[in-house]
Amino acid sequence: MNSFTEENYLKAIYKLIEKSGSSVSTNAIAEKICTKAASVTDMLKKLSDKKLINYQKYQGVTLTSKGEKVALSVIRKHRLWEMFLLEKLDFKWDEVHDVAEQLEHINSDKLIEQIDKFLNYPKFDPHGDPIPDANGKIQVQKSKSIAHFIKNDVIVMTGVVDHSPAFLQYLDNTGLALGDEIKIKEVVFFDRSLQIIINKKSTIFISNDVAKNILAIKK
Amino acid sequence: MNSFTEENYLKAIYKLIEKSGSSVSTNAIAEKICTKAASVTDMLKKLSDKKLINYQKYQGVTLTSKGEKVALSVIRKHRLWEMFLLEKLDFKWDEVHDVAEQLEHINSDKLIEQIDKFLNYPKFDPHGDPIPDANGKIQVQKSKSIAHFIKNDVIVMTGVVDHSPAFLQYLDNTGLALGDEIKIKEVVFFDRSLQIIINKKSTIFISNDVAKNILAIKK
DNA sequence: AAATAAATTTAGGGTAGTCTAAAAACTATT
DNA sequence: AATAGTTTTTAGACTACCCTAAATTTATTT
Repeated sequence: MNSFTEENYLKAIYKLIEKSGSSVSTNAIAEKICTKAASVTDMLKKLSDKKLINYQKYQGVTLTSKGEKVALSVIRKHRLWEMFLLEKLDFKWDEVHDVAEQLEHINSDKLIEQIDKFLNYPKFDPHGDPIPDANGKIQVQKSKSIAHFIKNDVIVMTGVVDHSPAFLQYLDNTGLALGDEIKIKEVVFFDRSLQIIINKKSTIFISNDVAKNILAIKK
Repeated sequence: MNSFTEENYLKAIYKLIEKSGSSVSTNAIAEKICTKAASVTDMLKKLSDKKLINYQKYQGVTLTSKGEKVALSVIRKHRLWEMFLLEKLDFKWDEVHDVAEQLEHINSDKLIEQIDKFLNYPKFDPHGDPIPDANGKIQVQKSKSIAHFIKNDVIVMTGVVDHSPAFLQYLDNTGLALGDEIKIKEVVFFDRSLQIIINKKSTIFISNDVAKNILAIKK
């Protein structure tokens, strides 16, 4: 079994590789985990000994398939717990992360399979991120930031880029939620801000900064 | 905040005091936690420094009100999670303990209050043990082992003494569950075994050893 | 190709929790 | 009250994880 800490390292490495598409550096991991590079080096040796990562001094790391499996299982648990908190326990969008961060390390296959069943096998979490299945398979969703759509496009909100409580609260306040239909009514040429219609009802204005952080697909 | 380990020590001390009614010894704690006396002594110093226990070398320990509060909060979480697993996630009676042992250390007031609400504020857990409320208050239930009842008593099963998977599985197999009505049909004089009728339907025989481990109250 | 800068690793040490073995303090017996 | 037995504590050491500071390797600049 892997420790709480090992699981967090593997998850961080997975996410960094996912974002960059290549092997990740010691410093990048240190920043992600909020620790120091020296501590990371220690852990990389340990994870390498356990055959969870491919690591050669000074060369950056990638995950072995064994390591990737662990990372995906942690991510699966995290996202299912987020979903559970939101749907069943009336948590707010921005409250789920910290608790899920703890729950993701609970070790029980039966528990997580039952939670999955209880939620009726969701494929995406409350942020629009895909939930790996029990075998680590991920369903992809080819959504783009809404800053890339043009006037009169009708789209469906599928996720967010920025996961910070501040941003999520902002969305809550504007009434924007996953699954909403969005029509691009106007694109302001000079600052690329948008005028959008949510669910054929309310019309709001959002800045390009916000638009870049909202994901959607063509309807 | 208290560590996972500190919480486990406080919980163990609470349970030992509850059972014995007096202060507990280093050795008793060591046995309960499955560790060595020397490790216990170390931890007792630490808990004493944090004003969670009353401890004088060689004199045994009791909980301070601060320590008792922590212990009760852990027990509350444990029993609510057991209830949740059993009622909402189709866990068996004997499967819940190990997972609840992990979940009891999750730190989130909102989470446990919502679980409590989700379960509709139960007062007793699946083993018939009382669930402390958010303030640590416990509702007592003056039940006795069914070995103490006599012929023709009609009683309701409220709990168990032995919490081992083996015993719980045995009960499952015989069809005995919390809340069942039990009528004492016969008490065999020579070995004090019982013939009982469950819910006015099935008649079964149980040994005195088993009877001593089943709790019930007069109907 | 040196020299400098940046990233990474090593060295040495700290805390939390564990252990074994030995010393000290209680308890019970005579 | 002294001895024997048991319990508890101390001493010293181990693992997991973290740190700072120094050394080493790689990358960049001239």
